[in-house]
Parts: sequence; C-alpha cells; structure tokens
Amino acid sequence: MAAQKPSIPKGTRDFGPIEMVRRNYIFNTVQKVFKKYGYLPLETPAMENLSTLLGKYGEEGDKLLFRVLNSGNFLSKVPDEKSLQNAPSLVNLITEKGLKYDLTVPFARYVVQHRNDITFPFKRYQIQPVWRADRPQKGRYREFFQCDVDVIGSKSLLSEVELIQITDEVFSILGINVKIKINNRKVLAGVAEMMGQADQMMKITIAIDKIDKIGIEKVNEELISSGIPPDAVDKLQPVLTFSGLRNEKLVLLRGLLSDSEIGMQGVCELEMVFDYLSGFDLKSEVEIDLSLARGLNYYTGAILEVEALDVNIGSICGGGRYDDLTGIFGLKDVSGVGISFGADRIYDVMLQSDLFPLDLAQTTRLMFVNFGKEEERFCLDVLAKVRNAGISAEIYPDHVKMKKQMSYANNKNVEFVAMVGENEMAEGKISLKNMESGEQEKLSVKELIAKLSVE
RNA sequence: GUGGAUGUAGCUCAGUUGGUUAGAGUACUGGAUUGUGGUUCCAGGGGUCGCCGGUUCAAAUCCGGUCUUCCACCCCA
Repeated sequence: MAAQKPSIPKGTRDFGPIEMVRRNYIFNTVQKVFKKYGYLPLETPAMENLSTLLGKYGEEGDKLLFRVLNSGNFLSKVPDEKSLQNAPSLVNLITEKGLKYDLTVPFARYVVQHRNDITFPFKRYQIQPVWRADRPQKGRYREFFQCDVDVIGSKSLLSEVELIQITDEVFSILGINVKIKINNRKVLAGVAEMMGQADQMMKITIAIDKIDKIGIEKVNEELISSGIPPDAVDKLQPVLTFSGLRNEKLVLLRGLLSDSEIGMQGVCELEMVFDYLSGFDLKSEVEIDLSLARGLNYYTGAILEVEALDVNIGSICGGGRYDDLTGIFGLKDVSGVGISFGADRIYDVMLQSDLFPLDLAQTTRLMFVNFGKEEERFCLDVLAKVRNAGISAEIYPDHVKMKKQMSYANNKNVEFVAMVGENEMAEGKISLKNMESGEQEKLSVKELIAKLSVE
C-alpha cells in the first residue's frame, strides 16, 4: 500500500513548539489583563446546535458556518428523492449541529441557559478556537483563536471605557502600535434617518466604509445606483468629508444629527466615553471613525475595531455593544458589550514586527551529558536536586556519542551542559560548560545550583 | 461565491526551443575528531517532478481536468 501524503484540511494549521511558546505568550498576556479587570474564564463546546447559530451573523455569516453531518442514517429525515436535488434545503435536513463561528453568540446562549446561576453584571473572558468556512488568505484562517472579553447585564458606558482600557493595556504590553477606532450604530442610524432613509442604514454604512478604497464620487454613484434618491445622497456629503479633531467631529455630528433622536443618543454616548477616557493615560490613539460598520448584525451601540499601525493585516481586534442578543434565546432586556482579540493576526503582526521576547525560545537551562550507566546514577541524583531548586534541567536519555549529545543541546538552545565522568565522580564535582561562551568550570552541586539560581 | 498566480528532496529553490541516470543550498546520517556543540572539509541516504488523463518516438517541460497553497474582491479576527 502506498503511503498517503500527510496533510491537514484547508485553512487549518499545526502549531509547533516555537509557535506554541509564542502563542501562549499572547494568551497569557491577554488572560492576565482580563483577570486584572475582574473577568472570569468560560469555555463552551466546539459545536452548537444550528438553531443557536443560524441567523445571528447575517446572510453571509450563515453561509460560512461549518455544519456537522448528523450521525447514523442521516438521510432518514429526507422525505423523498426530490429533496435530494435541492442542496440548500437538504443541508437543513441532514445537519443540526455546527462548529461555532464566534464566541459571543455561544456566550449569550450560555447566559440565558444559566441565568439563575449567574449574578449580573457578568464579566467573563473566553479563549477558544472558532471556525469559518471562508476562503483562506493572508491573516484569514478557517480555524482561528479568539480571545473574548464581555460584560453582560449592564448598560453602563463604564464597560465600554473599561474595554478600551483593556485593549490599550494588552497592546502596549505586547508592544504593538495600534489605533483604536470607535463608532456607534446609533450614530449610523441617525445618519440614515437624517437622509430620510432610515431603513437603508446597512447599505449606507457599507458605502461609507468604502470611501478610503474607491473615493467619494464612486461612493455616491454606488448609492444612487442602489436606489437611494440623489437629494438624500446630497445630505450625506458632510459625513463623507468628515474629518478633524475628535471634538470638532463631535460638534459637527451634533449639528448634523440634531433632528434625529437616536442619532443624538449615539453622539451623547460617544461624548461620554471620551469624557471618561480623558481621565486615563492611554498609549494608543482612540479615534472616531464613521466608516466603521462591522458586519455582525447584532450590534446596537458602540462599535470598536483595532488596527495595527505597522502591519497591514485588517483588524486585529473588534467588538461592540449588543442590546438584545439574549432576547433571541428568551431573556429580554439584557445588554452586553464585548471585544474579541484575534490571536492569530496578533501573532502575525508580532512576528513581522519582531516583537516576541527572545527568551521565549529557551526551554532547558541545563543538560547532563550521558556517559553511561554509573554516571547516569550520579547525574540523576544531582538532576533531582537541580530541578527541586526550580531550574529546568534534563539528562540526555541515551549513552551515545558526545557530539550528538552536544548538538542536541545546541539545537535546543540549552544554556549549560553538565559533564560528569569518572574524574568528576571521584571528586564529587560537576564540569559545567557555558554553551554560549564555551567556558568550563568544575563545581560542587551546591555551587552549581547557586550559579544557576542567580541568573 | 468571483478573478489571478502557484506546486520539483523534510525546508528554500534551479532545471535551456520537449531529448541521457532531474540538480544546488540547507537539514539529516557517517567520517576527519573514542570527553566537547555552534566554524571547516569529505562521504552518504533521501524525489510517485501535486494528482488524473491526453498529445508525442520521447513530457518536470505542451494541452485538458482536478486538488493544494498564495493574492485580490466579498466579508472578517
């Protein structure tokens, strides 16, 4: 039988030791910050029922769900031959589970399902993989990790402010230069209302979003050709040329949206968030960006997105407020807000900008060369003492050529190599070699531990 | 889902208008060096040329299909 070529599914990746060490550095960093702000961990299953997932991410999102084929005789629910010809409806008959698409919707499901055990406001973080049947490309994978922080059960804008602080703190620890972009769905709704096109909010937002790419004129053309009346498009122009300092923007918006109740509400929210933020010393720039739309259609208030300034990879973090996500599952009037850090893109950014600390690569600090059975016994005893002193150490498991043992230590970035042969055993000492400088000295066990403990 | 590129040794890549037994660097193994790695020198193993089919006396090379990876759009982390 011919050996099959080993492979993994499209858009998925293996993470080797170096990658894992680096990924864990990211996970540990965000986790530490999340904890510091009072968030608690949560995990939900890889699979959810499709009824939980469908309809929450818009039409596009539904298409990108990975569906899990029913077990057993999955065709038993298919009524007749004819149904087999219609793929879209067939798929609903033979699948009832799907891989989770994000962490927020399963979180909302969890909150509703366990509402009696939860004290609100509920602050949780969640670091897990999610799956999307997207076509992979740069910074886009079919399996990727999100690090979510959400607070649910409070309408306070303090939560938005806290999330911005968290974001700022995480990226400043990681050393990534970012711009935090903020917008508000209510402002966008107000803009649509001001144009007299309240029901076309999404269409208008998407068009505004393209302004950097295709320019103001094309945006206008696109709007008119999609059925927005020209006079309404005229009213949009001040929004399209929107620029200036934060306060100027807010004044401008105030004037523009004065007739829209919901719009004014959005502006007030933005102002309050900035008012709170003015008391903090943030490292990152926080900017109002009206072109920020965000596709997930459950957002209702503030929306946030973080862009890396030094690497072009799309957003590395995003989120917002959702007023009624739990309502779909039967728990009304519970507002939540959260953000999601895209671990994989953060990894890519840090790799490109060379931001990972160098000492991450190090594992074993001390390796004992194996000289044979008797020496092994002697070393094992020392090894235990060294390990108990909190120093990560190992012994080469086989008595093979020294050259091989030394290259093993070299490739593994081991800091020191201990050599114990007949002479050393007789003296009760250990020859310690510094792999970087090449220096060598004879030490007692006590001196050895002392030397390695200082550094 | 739409459009464009790509695939040769574990990895990075050469390979002429189709023409002997498909190469290099690196990694690996052994030796120079039986108690010293990262430098050097020598030798060695390792390839269904992504897969299937077609054209041809002859295909890594030309044609068709298919898959993979990458890039852009869409969308997003």
